[in-house]
Amino acid sequence: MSRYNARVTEPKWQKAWDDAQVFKAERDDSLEKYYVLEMFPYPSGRIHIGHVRNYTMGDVVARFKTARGYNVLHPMGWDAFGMPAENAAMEHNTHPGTWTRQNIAAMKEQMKPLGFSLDWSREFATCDPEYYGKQQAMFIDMLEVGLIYRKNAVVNWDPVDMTVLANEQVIDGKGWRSNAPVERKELTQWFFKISDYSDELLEALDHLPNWPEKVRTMQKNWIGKSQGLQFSFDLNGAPDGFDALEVYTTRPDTIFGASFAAISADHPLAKALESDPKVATFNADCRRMGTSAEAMEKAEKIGLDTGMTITHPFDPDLKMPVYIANFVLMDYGTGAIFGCPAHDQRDLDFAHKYGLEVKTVVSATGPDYEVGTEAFVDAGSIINSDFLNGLSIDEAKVEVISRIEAVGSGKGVTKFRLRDWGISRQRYWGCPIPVVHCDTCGIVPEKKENLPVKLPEDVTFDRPGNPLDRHETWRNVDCPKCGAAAKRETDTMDTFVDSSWYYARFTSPHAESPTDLAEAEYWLNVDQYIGGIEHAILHLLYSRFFARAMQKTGHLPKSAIEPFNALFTQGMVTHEFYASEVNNRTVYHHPSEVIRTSHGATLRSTGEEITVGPIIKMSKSKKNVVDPEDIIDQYGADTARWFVMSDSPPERDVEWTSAGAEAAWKHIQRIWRMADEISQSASDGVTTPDEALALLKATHRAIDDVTKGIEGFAFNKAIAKLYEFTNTLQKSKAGKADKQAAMLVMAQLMQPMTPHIAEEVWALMGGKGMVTTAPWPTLDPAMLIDDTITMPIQINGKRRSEIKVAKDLPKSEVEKLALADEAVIRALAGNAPKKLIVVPGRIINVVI
RNA sequence: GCGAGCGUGGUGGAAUAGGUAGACACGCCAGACUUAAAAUCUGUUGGCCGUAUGGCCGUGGGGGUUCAAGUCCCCCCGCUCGCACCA
Repeated sequence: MSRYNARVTEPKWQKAWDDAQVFKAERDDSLEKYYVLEMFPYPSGRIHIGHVRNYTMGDVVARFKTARGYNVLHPMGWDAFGMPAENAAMEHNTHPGTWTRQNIAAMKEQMKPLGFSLDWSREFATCDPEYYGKQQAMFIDMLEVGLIYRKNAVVNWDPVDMTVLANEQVIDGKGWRSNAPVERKELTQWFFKISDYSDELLEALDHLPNWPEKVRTMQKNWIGKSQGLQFSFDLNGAPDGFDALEVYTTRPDTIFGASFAAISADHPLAKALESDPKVATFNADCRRMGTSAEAMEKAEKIGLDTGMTITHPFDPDLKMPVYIANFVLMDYGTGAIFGCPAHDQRDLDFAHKYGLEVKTVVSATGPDYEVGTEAFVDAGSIINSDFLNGLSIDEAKVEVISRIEAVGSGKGVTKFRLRDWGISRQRYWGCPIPVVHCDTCGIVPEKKENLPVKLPEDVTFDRPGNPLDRHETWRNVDCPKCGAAAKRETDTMDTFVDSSWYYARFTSPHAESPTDLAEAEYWLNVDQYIGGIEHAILHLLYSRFFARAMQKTGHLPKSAIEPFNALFTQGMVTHEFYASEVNNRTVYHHPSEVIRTSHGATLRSTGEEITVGPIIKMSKSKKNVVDPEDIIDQYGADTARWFVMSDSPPERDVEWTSAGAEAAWKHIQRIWRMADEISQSASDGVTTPDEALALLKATHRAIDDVTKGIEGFAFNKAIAKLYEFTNTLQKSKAGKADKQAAMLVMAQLMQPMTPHIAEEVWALMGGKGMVTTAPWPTLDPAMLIDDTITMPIQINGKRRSEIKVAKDLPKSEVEKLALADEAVIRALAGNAPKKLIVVPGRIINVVI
């Protein structure tokens, strides 16, 4: 008996697939297409097991859809711009491009042995001038239609990376990469007008049923639509030019509960008062407070009474103080609010601190209700509010808005939390923004025939900041319009721009224009997108915006309005970690240095007891990383693929264990042994028609189960069913030909998960051609139906017995058989049952 | 604080539409083969009582609906993730 040798077999089949170009996708209007895409990797240098899981999922889908007759597009590329390349350049005195291209080559070498059904002819990296040049062309088009603009803005400045960050890239007040506290700085920046699409991006979420609810909710919250009233109070005692204070509220119904107004320290009015040193100091303090979550949570609500007052719009005698307050944000609404302490917790805290009136105006329990230490924010009816008394919150909102609109001091408005997307980055390793600054013509887009505006190669990273700024020959150019001396824009684009349209470029990766509309029309949208949940907002929202922006500029057909029809977010691969204390410092150990015992772990080299840490995401710092290359060397790609797909549901985290990997490997070996035994067995073995039929039925049940499992993204269940089928086949006493037929189906069903062993088994069993190109086995539904079924009998809801009955035995006959059952007779003890329930084909319940 | 999700044996996890809880796998235990080990194969494996036929308990906890609840309803507890001074 021969042993299965993955090291020989796997490269053999990979070469066979390559030679036959079976994964090359070509447009064919007579065929239905299927576009499956995994989030493309950043070329960090090595692939990790999380990549393996991600791409295996995509590969299973791609291979399955191919077998089902679809024309499948399954491409791969590289998200190749970004900070780490510059950091590496500084550290190792190399060029970001060199570093990146080496990494791409290395990672591709690691990916190839996994046997993914990728069309490598479509591969590109976002740092290819061919790609980013097309991006620059679209930038110019979008600039022309007003989707891009420049403005002076207070930006999130990362002092370590020395660049601007989008709001989305600030996490807990820190840079998402550097983890350094973000500073506020005023700069002129390029923006995409994503806010033009706030409403549409929100509404369209409802038409993405195959996106996870969670991701849709996150995007909804991020876009943050709110409806309210924007209106002006008359201001008393304000500096010249400020006779009104405009505020925004979502609770106009609580207008009679107002007792103060508060403005942001960045509000023009607050700035106008800064001649007063007290105000100047206070404002400066507010600005310094920072934006970190911890800082905000701890920060007390503080304010400074300006001495000014506002007049209540419905009660001219009521004057209320105006504060500058640290909890009011300048960039939401108007940067000013009216405070209604009874019905907003922040306002209540503030009012308590400064002794302001708390007037309850909404009550769920009658007109005498008074708010205590907690603001009342639930439904109720209006009290203490003149003409609003007795109305519901919603009725009162409508009433107040219409009265304010009638006097012309404000109007009902919709606001969004979503801000425009700032894309300027003061970095070298990104897509250059293709414009020129000319003293006479202003901002001039580069001529399209001059694209791409290539990054210069001769740059150094010995100083912080952007090397493009100091690159004289690159920077100094002639104005494309008037020809006078001018300067190139040195900002590059946020790398999220690169990843916002790569999916579209894959449909025509070498086209002269950014996209080929006919190709895009055929291949788009992506039918199945697979990636990590960490991109739930940024990447996925930007891509959705970009699809609309590209359509507006004629780069996408109308049908491709949403990039991704279905989204699947896969869980992480985790691993326990191992640690020990050396001189009061924690030292981590790689799994390969550790021997795992039943209760703990010891160090392989010294036998020293070490601590087993909890199961966490694999990370270099904790050394709990399993390198896919090691796994492939040891067991082969099929084992790695089979393991990452088994046991855990794909959306959940999966824990890598060596025992699990071993089990996967054993199964591959077992399949090979079985195939080998079948092929060498005597063809005239003993069999009966019953045995043959039973195996055939098991085969069709496996076809049904595995098909449903893959279609429903329940790969773990598909694999469990394949184990079951394997057990059945092994025990079967059917003849050689029957077993061969079953084993051929086994190869077909395993092919999406473990294509190499599947090819080998297919060939050994005499399958025609390659199993990779064979159609999916056809299900005969008749084979799923059994003539006799086993029905459990419950007595008072507890399973006590079972009977075998013909599938379509009438209910009355089933009842008779049930009552004749030994256990039932014993339980009844001669009495008649209170009730007898027969659910045809399912269960019998005898109630005593 | 708001939003979403989750909680099932020693472990990962199954369980269409309320109908046999624990599929499948790991681990453990026992047996076969072997001089021995590895590999492989076979069997057992939720807990408790019992020699056994069998019985009782059991899906985070408590209550409810139902002939029947992991699944539906109400209350509570715990964990994970996301958002968070957004007026």
